[in-house]
Amino acid sequence: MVKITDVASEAGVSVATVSRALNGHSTVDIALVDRVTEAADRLGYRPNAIARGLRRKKTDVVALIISDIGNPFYTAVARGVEDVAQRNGFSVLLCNADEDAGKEARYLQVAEVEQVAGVLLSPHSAATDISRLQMPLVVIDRPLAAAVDSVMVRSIEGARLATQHLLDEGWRHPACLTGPDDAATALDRVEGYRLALADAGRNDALFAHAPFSQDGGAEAAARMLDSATRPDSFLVANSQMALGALAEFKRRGIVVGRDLGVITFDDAPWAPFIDPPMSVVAQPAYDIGVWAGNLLMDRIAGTERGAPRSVILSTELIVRESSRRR
Amino acid sequence: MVKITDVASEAGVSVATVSRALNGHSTVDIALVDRVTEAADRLGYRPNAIARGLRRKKTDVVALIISDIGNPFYTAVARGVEDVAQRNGFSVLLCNADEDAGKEARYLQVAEVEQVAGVLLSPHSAATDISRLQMPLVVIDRPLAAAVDSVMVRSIEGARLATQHLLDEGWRHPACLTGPDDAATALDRVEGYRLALADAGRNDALFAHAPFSQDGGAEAAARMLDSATRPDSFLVANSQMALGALAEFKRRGIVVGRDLGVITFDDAPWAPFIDPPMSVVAQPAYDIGVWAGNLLMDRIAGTERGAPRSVILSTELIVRESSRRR
DNA sequence: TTGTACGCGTTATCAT
DNA sequence: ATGATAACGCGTACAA
Repeated sequence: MVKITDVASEAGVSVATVSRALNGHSTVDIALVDRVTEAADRLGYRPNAIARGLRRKKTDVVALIISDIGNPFYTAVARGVEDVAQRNGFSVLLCNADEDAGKEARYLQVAEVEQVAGVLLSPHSAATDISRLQMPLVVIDRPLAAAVDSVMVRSIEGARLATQHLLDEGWRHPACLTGPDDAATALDRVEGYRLALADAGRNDALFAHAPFSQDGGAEAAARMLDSATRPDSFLVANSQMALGALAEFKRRGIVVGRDLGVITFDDAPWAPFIDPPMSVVAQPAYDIGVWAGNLLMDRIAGTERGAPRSVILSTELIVRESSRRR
Repeated sequence: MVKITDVASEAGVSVATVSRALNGHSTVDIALVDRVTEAADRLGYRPNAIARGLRRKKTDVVALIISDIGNPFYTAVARGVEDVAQRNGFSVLLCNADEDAGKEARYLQVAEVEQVAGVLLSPHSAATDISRLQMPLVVIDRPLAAAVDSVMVRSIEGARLATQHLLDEGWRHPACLTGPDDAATALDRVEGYRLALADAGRNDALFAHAPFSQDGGAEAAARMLDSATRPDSFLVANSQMALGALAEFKRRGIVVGRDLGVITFDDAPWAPFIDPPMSVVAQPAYDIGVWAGNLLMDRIAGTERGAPRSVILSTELIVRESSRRR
């Protein structure tokens, strides 16, 4: 591995000059920076990021800790984050917490000991402990007890509109299939759903908590279908749960769009091609990633040193067939 | 940040003893290791991974460079890799090359300067330059010119079987919608497809190259549908292209399963719920990740120092409705 | 068994 | 403008 001393002797200067020349410090002769650059190229020199990190006390990588890499919503977020990180010369350490508080804690530790420049986190719960983090943090999608930069979406509003739509279509008993009861986004879905019911002067809310997964969706759907007050339509909390619910419906020979209405959060790529095409509450996933990335970059660069900023994005109701009553 | 010297003074020993105690070197008094451990806990000490990396000349992170994070196949691979990495105390630096040779090259550089312990790579093309990599490498899904550890799948066989199935169902003119002509996996799909045609004594192969994306699939499908010899069925190279093809069919009012037969590589979560349910050539994505991870761990640990090993996994044909002729 | 001291490759400070 | 050198935090060879 070629190091800075090699470049120094090749160019006939000191290591200090090499460092300055390569890092664009203005205090170096224009002729020398050429000599140094050439020498570096000739030798194929790349500054050792570890050594640099040790000296600078931080690295050029940011950590993105997401709750589930299998969820298209989060992969879209990741794309957004990655694009702005890349543009700013940062690499992304993508960590999959897998909806597991333990894994999440471990990754937070990794971020700490790896001295990343900043972290983006979609916390498992509001209680996630971030007290040890020395670097800028921006929270994504789910709130934290602590006051930090965040980018959220108006999911209560989204859930409310979706439920309203179900009611408008003439479905009699909408239910809500949502995530674990310690996840804020799961609670938001229920909240919006209840609000819509209340708007219609009803208080017969019917909902089920389950993991944010395909199996979770299937299980929650089964529970609702077996309950005394069987619902005739569903608001589902994310696309993976929706797939699970669909599986359960299919298993029971229930036909969506005839026997049952369905609308789900997240406009997954497959949504238009399902039978029947799935109505959704679309979240601006990619934009969320971009916003979060930009917020973090501002903190890292130090251009933003004020109070925590919070950006809140809106959802979009996309009505296809699955929620229609015909 | 609490460092090793703090622990040393807290425990009343030297830094060397702390280091040895915490790293489980046997040459340290059992009583002292207790004292040290307690002191470390009390202070909340975590060894600085950067400094450790500089000293050891490598870190406890492995890089996983995948071609497209939007592809469920690769996210499944990532899960497999992550599980074994985690089990072995490694973090995963997940990089999305986005089917872009430039991005891939940049990430390879990152792996180099970050001194990762090893890298897992699904190369953009066989020509990808890995000559600068000092650390173990295992290649996933797509071959490389250089001889290295690899885990592949028998995709030629998979494509052949799928095409055979199309023919068996009575479709007259199967075509192949595949990826870019510089991607080995794209070529494999065509190869298997041709072989099946040849088996049937035919040489009227019909295929289209396009990006491995939804748009690519739509575009390729359109091209085929507009060609003089219009095919009546398709073997599609991955699930994203399949979604694109589906969009194009829909746009033209073509009904899959009646006017057209379709089968695609990769058993995406949505495949059973499409209209009609999608027949697929399933690749063991998670297992691929696990195998690759294990191969890499062996190299890193130094338990394996022999010639490159290559594991080849099989696909599974899952027939649902989209490929049936009724 | 334990401690001292050096080196890993950079950047930054301080002279020059 | 440039060079010598200290420091970053850790692991380990060597000495005790």
